[in-house]
Parts: sequence; structure tokens; C-alpha cells
Amino acid sequence: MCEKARVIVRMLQGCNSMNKLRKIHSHVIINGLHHHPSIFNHLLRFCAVSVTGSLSYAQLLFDRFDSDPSTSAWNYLIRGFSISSSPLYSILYYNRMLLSSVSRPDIFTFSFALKACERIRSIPKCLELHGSVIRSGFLADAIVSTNLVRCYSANGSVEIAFKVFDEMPVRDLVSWNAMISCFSHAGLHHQAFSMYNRMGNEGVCVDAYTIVALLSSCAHVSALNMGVMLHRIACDIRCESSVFVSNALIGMYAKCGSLENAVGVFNGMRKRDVLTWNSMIIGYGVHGHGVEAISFFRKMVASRVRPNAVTFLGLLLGCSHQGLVKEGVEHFEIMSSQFHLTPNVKHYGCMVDLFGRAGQLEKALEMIHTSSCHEDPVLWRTLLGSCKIHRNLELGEVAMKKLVQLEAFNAGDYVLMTSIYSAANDAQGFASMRKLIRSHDLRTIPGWSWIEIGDQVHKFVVDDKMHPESALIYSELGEVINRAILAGYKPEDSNRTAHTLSDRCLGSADTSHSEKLAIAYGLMRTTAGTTLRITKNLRVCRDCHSFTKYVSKAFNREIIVRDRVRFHHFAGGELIVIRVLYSLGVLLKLSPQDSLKGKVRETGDETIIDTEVVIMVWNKNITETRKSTKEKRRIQTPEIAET
DNA sequence: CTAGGGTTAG
Repeated sequence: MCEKARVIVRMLQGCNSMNKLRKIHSHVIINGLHHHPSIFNHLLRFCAVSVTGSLSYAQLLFDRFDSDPSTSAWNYLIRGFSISSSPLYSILYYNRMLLSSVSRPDIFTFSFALKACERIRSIPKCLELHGSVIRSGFLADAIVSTNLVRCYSANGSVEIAFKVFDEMPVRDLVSWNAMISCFSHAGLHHQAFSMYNRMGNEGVCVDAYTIVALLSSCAHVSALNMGVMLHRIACDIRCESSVFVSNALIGMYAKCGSLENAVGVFNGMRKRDVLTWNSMIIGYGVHGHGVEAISFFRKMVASRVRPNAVTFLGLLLGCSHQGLVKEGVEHFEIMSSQFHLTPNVKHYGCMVDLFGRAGQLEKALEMIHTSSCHEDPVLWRTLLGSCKIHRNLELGEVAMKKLVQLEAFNAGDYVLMTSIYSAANDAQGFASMRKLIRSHDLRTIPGWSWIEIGDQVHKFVVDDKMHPESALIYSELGEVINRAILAGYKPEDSNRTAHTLSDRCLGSADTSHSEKLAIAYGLMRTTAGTTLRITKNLRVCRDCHSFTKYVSKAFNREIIVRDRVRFHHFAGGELIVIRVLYSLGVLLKLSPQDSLKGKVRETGDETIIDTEVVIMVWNKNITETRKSTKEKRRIQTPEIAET
């Protein structure tokens, strides 16, 4: 290399902006050095892969280069495009390389091309690259084959991803993590767990990435015991203070119904990001605790973390479930006016639910019309649900007609509409629904509930007879029902209400609903005082809701039921709200009415608590219940730490 | 001379 070229290469190594690069480039051209391979590579490298580079300039350089680019030159371009907004170009350059260059792809080329393929969502390209990887013998490279696993996974082909993984000659920790994430994303949570077990058997250690992926699966299937175990492992390998791990832990605890522990993790964090706050707000939202969600939202804004669309989803969810119409509307408005976020279908869905649940059905309808998504069946279905609650036949018919017109009707819609007709004693309408059901051969989704006991998950369906301890469970359930009745439970009379008609025709008369079986089993198999956590796929019916409430009183147990959309938290025969004064580490359990009546208020720098509500003090693993007194207590709120 | 991974709603 001549002295001039050496100087230019040194200049390029120190280059930090496109302006400088352009100057150097013209200098190169003047000196007639633009076909010098080393200089070309350095120019290309800066344009294609540095943060301040320019991919279009890289293309320009590439097109004007008149000898055959080296593999590394191709790699720069393929790499640059693979992480750009147009990954397709990455593939185009890869194809061009194969067809027009003497330079052959190496392991790096495949890594970058696979990364691009992961983002363009094309199974045929995946298969083609897979073939080339095999032919070139690079399948033995752990990174290349892990990229292949990710590629199939991102394209929705879990089976092939697993096959590639299973046949990998060399695997490392990242490969295992990729496979676990793949299962977790695909909703195959138990497969994700079994990968973890296999890792243990093969002596592979886990890291923070493994834990985050597994925690996400725990959150989805409410596997609290598994989640707690992962929390312990995170502490053992000292990654529990990573923001990723902490956020995943908060999400897991909140979705497993343990807000106490979610708050515990939240309090211990040194750094918090949007996801940290969102996880807490969503946690409160899905528990139906709008007031608390709003309080977290205020603290979030005060600590200068910018809320995003998901933040507002959590807020609106909490407001609609707690019946906070005014607050919901307020936050829906500031979402766009103050935070410049555009509401999407899900936000409109929450608003329709907010108005509908509160009985303001006309406003709910208006919301659908003013939204940008008035053809979305979910919104109409939400309205239909509200019409059922408030027994509004006219609007119910409007919603149902719309669903039929959109060809989006399902069995659930028919169930709702049928019960609206029944409630209105409209035999004709009822008959027309039956006809529709027959002609479309629609089946309802079977309901099931599960409960985690030890490391086992027990799943129940309606009138379940499959469980090995079935007989015992039914005799226990009889006993439980009797004790609940003594505590005040009134089983819903199936002959009295309008439900009868629809229940009979749909085969879901109020027999032993799956959550009743799960509760009976939980009472049998856990020691006195243990909290029961039930998860179910549908909504909890009114009778089971009331049943659970009285069981919590009769057996003195906290029972937390997670249904399709929210949590129901029962204790002492009440539906309760957990109010956390997180800056104090104080945890209050009170009824939603108390919360609404403002028995806990934060005014300026102090918090006022009416102590007739039950107070629990949260302190690491110790919870202590203090009995109420009638006087008012004033507690100084200290500065919020580390925000 | 250059590679791979992560968390939130329904």
C-alpha cells in the first residue's frame, strides 16, 4: 500500500460524520484511489454500519466500484440493511452476491442475511437460506444455526425451528434461550418450561435472558410457584436488579395475582423505565383498581417517564372495571391532547366498555361511531355485552345486526343475545336466535379453570369427572357449598331467571362450574390460610362470583380468581382492592366502596387514612394485620425515593 | 475486519 493510501485509511478510521466522509471521499477520487480495495472497504464500512452513516451513500459507493467486491464488502452492505428499515435490500444484495460475484458467503454473510430474513417474514426465503447454510457446512456454527432457529420462529414455524434446534451439532446458551423465547412467543408455555428442564438435565446454566423468557410464560399461565422459583434463581445468579428481569418479575407477579410481590420488586428497583411503570399500571388495571392505576400514572409522569399507548390501556382498563367514567374520559382525552398519542382499537374498546358497563349505552354507541374503527367487531361485541348487563333489547339488536352484517358473529354473541331476549321475555326473538345457532352449527368455547398446587397444575372443566380424585372433590364441594350457604351464599335459582332458557338450549345450566371444582380442590390440598389462586379462560359467572365471595368468608381464605379479562380478589366475604402506598411500604386491603369514598386520600404531601379499613403492613416476607380503630390517623408521606 | 439473544394489554 502506498503512503497516500495509508494516510487516507488512517483518516477514515478517525472519521465520525458523513460530512467528513464526503470530504475524504472527494480527496480519494482526486488521487485516483477509489478502486483501492482497502480504501473502498473502509469507506463502505463507515457508510453501511456506523450509527451516523448513510446506506444510500453506501449503495452509491458500491455501484461505482468497478472491481469485484470482497466478501467483507458484501457483508458490510448486507449487515447494514439487515438492521435498517428496509431489510429486504439485505436479501437483494445477498442474491446479487451469489449470482454476480466470485466472493462466496461466509458465516458472517449468513448471520446477517438470516437476521434480515427474520424481519421480512418469508418462509420460502428461510428455507432457501437454510439449504445454502447446509450446503456450505455452516450448520456446525452455533451462531448461524441459532439465527436459523430465530428465523423460523419469527416466521411462525415453531416445528421447523425446534427441528433445527434439536439437530444442532453445537448448541450454546443463546441457542437454548432462542428456543425458549420461540415457544413462549408461540404460546407454547409448557414446552418452554420443558426446555428449561432439559437444560438442567444437560447441565447448561441459565442467564438473565432465560429467566426473562420463562417469566413471561409464567405470567401467561399464572404459574406463581414457578415464577417464585425463577425469582430465587435470579437472585442466585445476581441478575435480579437488571431492569429487564425486574420488569418481567413485576409482570409475572401482577399477572399471577400477587400485587404485593409486584410492589416489592418495584420498590427495590434503582432504575425504572416505561415498562416498569406500565407493568404496575396494567397490574392494577387488570385487578380493576382504577384509582391506584391513576395514582401510579401520576407518579410516573412526576418522575418524568413518558407514558405510551400501553400505559393508557392499563389506565382505561382500570377505570372501566371500577366504574370510573369521569376519570376514564379525562385520561382518554389527555392521551392525545397532552401526550400526542393516537388511540387505537383497544383504547376505543375500553371506552365502549367504560360507558357500556356504567349503563351509558348511548354514549358507548356514540364512541363506536366517532372512532376510526367502527367496523371492528370487537367494539360491537363489547356493546352487546353491556346491553346484556343493562337489559337493553333495542341497542342489543342493533349490535347483533351489525355483527351479523360484518359476518363476525360467534357463539358468544348468540349466548349474549339469547339471554337478552330471554330477559325481555321475547319468545319470538329467542326462537330466531335458536334457529341461527342451528343453521351455523356454532359451539360455545368450553370453560375450564386451573389451580397450581406445588409444582402441579390441576385443570378442571364443567362437571369434570376426569380428575383422579374426582369423587373426593365432589364430596368436598358439597361440604364447601353448605358452609358457604351458612355464611350467606344464595345459590342462583335456576328456575327463576331468564338464564334458564338460554342455559338449557346451550347446555350450560348452572351445574358444577369449573372454578367451583378448582376451589374445592384447592381447599382440600392446601393448609389453612393459604391464598387460593384460580385461573380460568372465560368470564366468571355471577353465581360463582358470589360463591367465591362467601367461601372466602366461611374458610377465612384469600381467593384470587383471574378470568379472561381481569382479576377478582376476595377476602373475608368481600371483593377487595389492594391499595399500596408504595413509598411507605404500606399495603392496605379495603373494599372498592371504601376506596371510592376516599377513605384513603393523598393530599399534597400527606396521606390520610381512615383506619376503620383493614390495614396490612407490607414488609418483605412479613404481613401483619392490624385491627381497625375509628379515629383518623395522619401519616406523613416521605419523599418518593429514587425516581 | 465483521456475529447471535430479552420484558408490558386482549
